[in-house]
Amino acid sequence: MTKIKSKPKPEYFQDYRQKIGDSIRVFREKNEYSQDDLAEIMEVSRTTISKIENGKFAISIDYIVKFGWYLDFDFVLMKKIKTGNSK
Amino acid sequence: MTKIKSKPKPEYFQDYRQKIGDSIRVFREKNEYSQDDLAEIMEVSRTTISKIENGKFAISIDYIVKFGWYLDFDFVLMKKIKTGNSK
DNA sequence: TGTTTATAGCGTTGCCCCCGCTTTTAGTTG
DNA sequence: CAACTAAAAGCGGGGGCAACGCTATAAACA
Repeated sequence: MTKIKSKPKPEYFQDYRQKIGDSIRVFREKNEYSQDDLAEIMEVSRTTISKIENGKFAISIDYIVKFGWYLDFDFVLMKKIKTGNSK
Repeated sequence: MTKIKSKPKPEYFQDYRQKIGDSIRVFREKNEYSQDDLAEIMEVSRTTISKIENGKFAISIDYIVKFGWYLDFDFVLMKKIKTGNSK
């Protein structure tokens, strides 16, 4: 009964990068910051913010934490919800 | 009335690295994998898993997602809950 | 003892830096 | 509707340094 896990495809990682980027963009806009504003406040590069919001590379946890600090969000690891079939 | 944000201290990042590491360790043990088992399944270095669980460096989002894929958890960003004081 | 985990040292890879340029979006004017 | 303008955002490249792999050793625990 052991579940065999296949290997995640590159798109899977890309989708997640994009999902994180989209979330950060939403939090940024809620705070009414331009990328430029936020870059100055956080003391990071504006182009980096742009690239992160567009999922151009795999951001490190320290960066996510830093965004969370200035944009007021947190993160959690949570058990995946089972999708649909119960058999 | 604009809230001034100070800058996060190094310990703040360290705490989060440790928090992620602890969570990953819990999920790994729930699945009854040794670090060695998991390393083989995920095709990553066992020493890296050890370092991550002990918060030794800033893991990238791709790694978190990869752990989530094999250990069945999701990575979610959420608005911070206000802590106590309402003044 | 065997099994699991921690950690040091060193090499490679890629995140994130800065710089500069282009493109998009939005507001204004005629 | 254009046409201009400025702010915001996208994007490529070169470079520094930290993430991560590998090997080896040692500690911790049954």
